[in-house]
Amino acid sequence: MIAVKVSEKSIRRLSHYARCLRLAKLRGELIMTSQQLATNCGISSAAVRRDLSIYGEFGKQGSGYNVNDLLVNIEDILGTTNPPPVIIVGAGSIGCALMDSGLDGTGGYIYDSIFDNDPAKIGKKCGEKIIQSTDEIKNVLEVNNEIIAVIAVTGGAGQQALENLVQAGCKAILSFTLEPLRAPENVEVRYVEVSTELDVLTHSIRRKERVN
Amino acid sequence: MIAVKVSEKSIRRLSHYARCLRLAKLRGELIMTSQQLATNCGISSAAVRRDLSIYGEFGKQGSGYNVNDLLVNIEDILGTTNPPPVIIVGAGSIGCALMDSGLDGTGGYIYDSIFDNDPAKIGKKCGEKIIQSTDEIKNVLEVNNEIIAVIAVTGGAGQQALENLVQAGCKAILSFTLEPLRAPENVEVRYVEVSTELDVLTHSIRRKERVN
DNA sequence: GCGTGTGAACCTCTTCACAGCG
DNA sequence: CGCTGTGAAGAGGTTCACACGC
Repeated sequence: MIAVKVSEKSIRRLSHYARCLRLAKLRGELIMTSQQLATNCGISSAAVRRDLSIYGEFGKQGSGYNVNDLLVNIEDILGTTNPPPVIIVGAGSIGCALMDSGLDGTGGYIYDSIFDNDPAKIGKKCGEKIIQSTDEIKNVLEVNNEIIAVIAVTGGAGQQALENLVQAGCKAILSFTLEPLRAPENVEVRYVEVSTELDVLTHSIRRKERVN
Repeated sequence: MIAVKVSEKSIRRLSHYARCLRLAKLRGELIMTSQQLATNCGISSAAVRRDLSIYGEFGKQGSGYNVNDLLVNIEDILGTTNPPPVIIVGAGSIGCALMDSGLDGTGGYIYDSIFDNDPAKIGKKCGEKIIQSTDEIKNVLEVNNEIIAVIAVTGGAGQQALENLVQAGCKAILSFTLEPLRAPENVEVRYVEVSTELDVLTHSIRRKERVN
């Protein structure tokens, strides 16, 4: 497998293919065609083949792709064969709901620990984990700095949470905050933006087709 | 304002501009330049001007954009001047956390009501709202079918929840499920995919630059 | 025959650079 | 002079259609 320049859209689709393949595997299917993957993911079969051919030749002409082999290959491309642990910063309703919902069936991610800076919460339980002080974050990252942090704090404390994480050596952050966060170049920050999704949906149901 | 063909990426950015403008308005700023908006949203000033020029000429050469006027115009484009109510289907941890976190500061969206099909939950409170039976959904949509539904159910019940919503006349759905849902052509479905975001982040911190 | 892998055409979005207006 | 709005160039991604291998 030869690594190539990254396209986020392609990586996103690979993630979807992996999810499809895991479900197919559970159903006991051994082979999938690009057409089947395409239908499952709502795109064209040509797009699927194009995505996969960027990284290698995983299919067999006339039959399709071996479910297990392709899954292994995609996980290798994504780097998710042994996914990094995920920590949650902020033990409010969102943070605890995430912890509670778990990450099963998503490809091996697990919520490793949860942190908050409210003394009233520290030591209490959230699901099966005990809420730790945010001061402990640096200790967790000292052991393994290849973790993903989910920021689920409220009320404008996102930037502070981010800086604490970056200070501790964190390189990947998924934020539920509304505020856009400032991070160093080498730290990857992504957002779950419910309100943007709502805007897109609103536009979709209300768009006025006043063309000309 | 003349409507043009839609580009989702552009709509997404408009949503970001609107958020920036609301914050600027709160800070009492009257004028913003494309450069300021660009810096806030992490893109180029040319991209901002291009996005806005698609819909009209909102700026003044030499000075910039009037914060209030531009916000009004963007909300008009998005259709979010009077945002539709949002309902939540599934009063589990995610559903209740969303209800609990509210949608303040996001441009006027409010969680109108929450539903579940578990008799043990119906009638109980979730935040300030009483959990209603999913059988009631059709009544809500009968009064106003221009609503957005958030699907926050667990364990593979997403498709059933969607069908119930579609049956009731719902046209816009935001799903937190992992499973890809099947919906009629005229129903817009979007997803909040935490596990895909984690995959993208994992790939980002682990990508091997084995170029050739 | 069937489905993959891929050159080539196509299309969409982004960036550049500057004319034009306040 | 400063900043917008936009033609033109460029980059990137998608679709088409078919040669090739099973």
